[in-house]
Amino acid sequence: MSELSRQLDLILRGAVEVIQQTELESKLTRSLKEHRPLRVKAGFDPTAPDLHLGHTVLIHKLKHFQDLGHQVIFLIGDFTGMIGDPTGVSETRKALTREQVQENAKTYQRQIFKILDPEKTVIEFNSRWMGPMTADGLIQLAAHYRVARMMERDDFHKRYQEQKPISVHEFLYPLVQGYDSVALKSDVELGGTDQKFNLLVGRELQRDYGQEPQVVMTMPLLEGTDGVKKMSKSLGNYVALEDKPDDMFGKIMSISDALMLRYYELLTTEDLGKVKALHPMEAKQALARLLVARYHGEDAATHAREGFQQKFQKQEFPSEPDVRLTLTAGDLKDGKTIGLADLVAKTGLIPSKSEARRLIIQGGLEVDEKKQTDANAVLTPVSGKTYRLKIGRRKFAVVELQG
RNA sequence: GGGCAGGUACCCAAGUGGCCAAAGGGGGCAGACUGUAAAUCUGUUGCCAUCGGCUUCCAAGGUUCGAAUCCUUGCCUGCCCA
Repeated sequence: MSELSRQLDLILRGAVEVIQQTELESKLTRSLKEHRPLRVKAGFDPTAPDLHLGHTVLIHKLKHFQDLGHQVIFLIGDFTGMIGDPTGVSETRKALTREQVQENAKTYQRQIFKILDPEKTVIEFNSRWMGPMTADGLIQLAAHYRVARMMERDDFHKRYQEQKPISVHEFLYPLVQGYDSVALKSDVELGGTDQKFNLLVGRELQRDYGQEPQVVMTMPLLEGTDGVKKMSKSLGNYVALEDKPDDMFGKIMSISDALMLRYYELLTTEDLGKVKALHPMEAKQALARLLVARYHGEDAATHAREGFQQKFQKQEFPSEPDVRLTLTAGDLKDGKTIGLADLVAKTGLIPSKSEARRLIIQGGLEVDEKKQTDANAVLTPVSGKTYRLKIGRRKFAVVELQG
């Protein structure tokens, strides 16, 4: 197998679309001949430094390029972050201070360098060239693109049809993202399939600015834990890289079997045939273990698995509850008792007392392994004794009276 | 600048003077079932409380015994015309 086809093989694995593949091939050929690595760019939003598994699909692809000796550029869109890529009704985001951006960038580095090699990764901020740009420059940039083309973008088109608001500044997002490619002289840009439009703008702008257009590669969007919508923080269906090991393990265990296979496909290099041969639960635990180990280490993964088995398979109270609550005499009515609903609300695991009452009535509370269904019942805690609360399916608290 | 249509709970969306804490769907939560699955079924889903009370339907005023519903002004969104 030639070096070219070896590189292509890895690069194309998992990719949804490559525009244009022939251009990619000639760029690679030239890169090999001239010993000049390709400049591979992927942009990330600075306001959401909590990377989740969805983002890692892309980062892994960067890793592939990196392993092949190409120059990976991790671009933090601190300038575009002020716009916010609009996926619905949007609002202008607050400009982040330099300190906040630095802070977020550090978080990014901590997270992505679990996958990428820090020595070989360039981190850029698009405020570096967008910040000094004058209104003049912005007008010139805007002149490179037509409204009709802009409206081809799926979500603009849809919102227009549905008579939903579109603000002018939202047009700047694809424009600036495209200009980033010009500023970085990028050879390849990676993005999710939802980014296709923005990525293509980069090609056109580069051409307009007299550069060879970048190759665009889209990667599939990873479905969130609900198995339907794309993983995102705002939908609450995400598994963050910095989720606690137990949480990460638990979240992965509660996905559907079909989704598990999808995760295997996009997040691991495991042989799918072998995975399918396993009992689904075994396979799922193996996946959860694998991912937790990747981001938290082997020991954490082992602990998480043990904790999981203890809590859910053996139905035992976990050695580490979610909350430890210490009551003082002031928390007690008449210095003696506390209502169960009050107690549950006090753990902070349930947002309001009404909700705590509902949960109790519906049979979601166990105190020391005994189901409590009377929302008006009270507990007379004895000092020094601990009470173990199981709240709902997966929340655990230990309560103790001080003194 | 003119005309028209809208703004309801986490989201979508009914409701056009009292029976509205507000239909229905989605989502969430809980229970059953399971492999902590998923799917399904059932219940529940503003806040506080034992009955009962309190704060909500873009905002501020007003009409009324009584307003999400009527009026006024303002803010926001979309469409059409200029």
